[in-house]
Amino acid sequence: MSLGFGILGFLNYGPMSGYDLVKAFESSLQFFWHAQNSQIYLELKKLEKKGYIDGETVIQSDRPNKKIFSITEAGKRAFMDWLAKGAEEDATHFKSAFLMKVFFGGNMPPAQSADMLRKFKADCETYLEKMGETPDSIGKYGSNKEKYQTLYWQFTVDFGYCFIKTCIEWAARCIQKLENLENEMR
Amino acid sequence: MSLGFGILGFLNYGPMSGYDLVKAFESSLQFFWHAQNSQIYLELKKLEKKGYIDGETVIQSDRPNKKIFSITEAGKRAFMDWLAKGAEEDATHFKSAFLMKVFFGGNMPPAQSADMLRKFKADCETYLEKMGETPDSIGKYGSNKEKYQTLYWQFTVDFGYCFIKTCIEWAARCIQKLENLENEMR
DNA sequence: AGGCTCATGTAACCGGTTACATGATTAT
DNA sequence: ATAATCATGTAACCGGTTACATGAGCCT
Repeated sequence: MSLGFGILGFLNYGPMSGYDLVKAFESSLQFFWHAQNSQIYLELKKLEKKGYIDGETVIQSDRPNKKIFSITEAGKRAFMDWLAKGAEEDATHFKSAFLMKVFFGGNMPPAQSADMLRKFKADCETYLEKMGETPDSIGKYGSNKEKYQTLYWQFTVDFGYCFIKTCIEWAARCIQKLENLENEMR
Repeated sequence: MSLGFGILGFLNYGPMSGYDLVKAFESSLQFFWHAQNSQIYLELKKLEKKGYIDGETVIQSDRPNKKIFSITEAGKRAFMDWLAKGAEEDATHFKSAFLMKVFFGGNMPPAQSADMLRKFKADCETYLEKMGETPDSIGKYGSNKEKYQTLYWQFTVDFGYCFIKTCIEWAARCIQKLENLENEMR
């Protein structure tokens, strides 16, 4: 129910529609938690059922009607409890089908697995470039409270940046080793 | 069906039972792909149905009977196709409920989120220590073919090591910033 | 005329988790 | 005795993905 807490987190900043939430996830959490619109709408229903959020339909003439959700007191409590629980045990492990492929890379000739790693490295590099554009969008906010929030947003951006850089350096080392191996074999 | 390919990858090294596979996943892939025994047994059934593996019951007198699975030609083809496809687009993104918590850390006082980050850092450090023991177990193998395989195993271990180190350094920076903030406020 | 943005959803499916169930042998 | 290891599975559930459906208004 992590997605649910993510939604509660956004609604804790202020009321939003499902559509707004989809956008919010896309523009800020997508690096470590990307969510489909279908699932967000489903989760909103669940949260409403639990009494964590309240939905109110807003009739619009020029655009389709929308439903604006607000967090309830119970929702705030649930969200704060989740936050307060801190780092769970599983914070250190993650899933990667790509690393599984690397693990079994010995079934391919070095040239082929080197290509795979080069592709990965290139993907990381384009990702970094795209990232370089966003920091400004987080930018500077007015109040101190908002500045305090952005500190944490910066933390996650920083994490993403370091993570990708580590990936690039690692891939470069692997490629180097495979190239050396190819030269030795010649 | 990544888990399925992982199983095929192991069976490509040689026949194994479901139990053996559970152990194999635990001891080598667990950093980036941990799997429950229940799911491995389910996946084995699916793979058998698809004709990618063959199961043969072995009757044992001293221990419970077991079912030894071997990869078929079709299975080998499917596995090699998956490998050859190389790095998929999603190789760069991963999911982390912990980072989502950090993202919403602005809802807590700095002392509390610093604690969360300290806990995370400590978890990473114990993880690193545990890791320091394993490299030998991958160790040295006889044939050149085996040595070539272990190169890739070493790659994934190296990735894990760098990843955790990056996490520790990142957490330290975040904690530092939060501590500075607390001092300023005093 | 065609495509984009706003806006909300349903249905089928799949991958994975949690919990439970069984039962023999071997080591401490 | 009892704990661990060997060995295989089922059932309920949940979180998430893919694909599909609808429809109005705005921009080019």
